[in-house]
Amino acid sequence: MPKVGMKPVRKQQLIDATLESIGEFGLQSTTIVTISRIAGLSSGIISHYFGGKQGLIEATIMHLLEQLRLALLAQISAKPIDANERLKIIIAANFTPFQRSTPAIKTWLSFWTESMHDPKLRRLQNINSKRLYSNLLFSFRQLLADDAAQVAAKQTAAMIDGFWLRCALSTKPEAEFKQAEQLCKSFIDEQINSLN
Amino acid sequence: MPKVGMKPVRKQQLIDATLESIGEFGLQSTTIVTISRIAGLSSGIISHYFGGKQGLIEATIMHLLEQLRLALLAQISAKPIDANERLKIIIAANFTPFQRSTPAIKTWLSFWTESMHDPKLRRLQNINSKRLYSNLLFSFRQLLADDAAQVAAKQTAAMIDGFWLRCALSTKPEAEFKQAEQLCKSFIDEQINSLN
DNA sequence: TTTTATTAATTGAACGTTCAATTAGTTTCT
DNA sequence: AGAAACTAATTGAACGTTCAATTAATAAAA
Repeated sequence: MPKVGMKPVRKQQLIDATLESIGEFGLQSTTIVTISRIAGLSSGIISHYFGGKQGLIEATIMHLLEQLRLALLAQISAKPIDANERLKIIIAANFTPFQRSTPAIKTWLSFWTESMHDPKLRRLQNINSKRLYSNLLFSFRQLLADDAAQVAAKQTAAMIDGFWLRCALSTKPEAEFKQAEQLCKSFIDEQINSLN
Repeated sequence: MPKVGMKPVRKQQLIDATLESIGEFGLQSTTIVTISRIAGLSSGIISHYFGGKQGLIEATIMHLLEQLRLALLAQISAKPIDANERLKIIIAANFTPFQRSTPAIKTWLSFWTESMHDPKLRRLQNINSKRLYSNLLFSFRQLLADDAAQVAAKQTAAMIDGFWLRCALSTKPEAEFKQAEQLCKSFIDEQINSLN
């Protein structure tokens, strides 16, 4: 069975399996056995490629953060867009199907919980949190005075995260997510049109 | 040591110890031993009063929800207040020192994570989520048209939860919480004054 | 072209630890 | 005495890690 050059393939395979396991059982009940069974590999392989269970969990979280970053990058660098449009894209990137998925939701929640104790994860969390704010501020600055832009960026960031959280925890996330994305976009229009 | 009528005293003692243990070690690393040691009691007493560890955890979460409910009730039923003032009180109730405390933060995060798998907790979570929205809607209806009131209530609820989350996860929560409360209140004023 | 050596990939059983729950026994109050 | 409160020790299951063994691929040597 063993082929050469399996390393990147196996690592991705195990990260996908981890997301799937967390989606099904939650992080609490995710063991190296549930992960390796989903991946169709042995349990020992996790320590071999990630140094242990914790290493795999951290890699999975980094994958989550990277997905969010790439979702933005993919749409923004495509063509020249105005500030208003850019703001709407930032919102959309936070509500992609991947971010709405059960595995992603459960992993995000576990990530936040764990980040309270793990300095490594806390650092990642803060980078991610500030990135959303910075991205919003950059665009708001082109539409509002500096003071107003800062306030708007903070309020928008909170509204995005808050809606995401409330939808993720709701009983019917699909419909709620859709409406939430719309209400975030409305808020931005309100902010900009309040110049009247 | 054993005295008669200790039941309610011990139960509260154990709930407080659970909050403290979660605050120090997190739910993941909180065991019946860490809790009972903080409470100054034996580990067996947990099963005696709560049927097991899970029962105590659930009771602790219910205590958390109750604290939030009471924080509102205490201030609202005091004197007659206008709608605007009432909205500010709702916000303040979500940012009390207790809700900003590390034990409360860690327990809330763990609660949300657990509620994804535990139907009992999920039910509690939804009741709590809807209560915030209902309270906001009630007051907004006295200031805005029905459609606008619904939108404003949803946006405000998201902003409260979002700010709370972002502050809870930040590196310097004290200062951020203070500013967040202010920004939530500003948002409400903006919503109301947009009638011009 | 075989043969031999070496490396990469992978397995899965054994081990030690952790932890919740149980149980039997002790103390105090009525 | 008997009920209520509580302790401390024990049990057994679950889990992550480790590691010796195995298999396959590649490289080197003959």
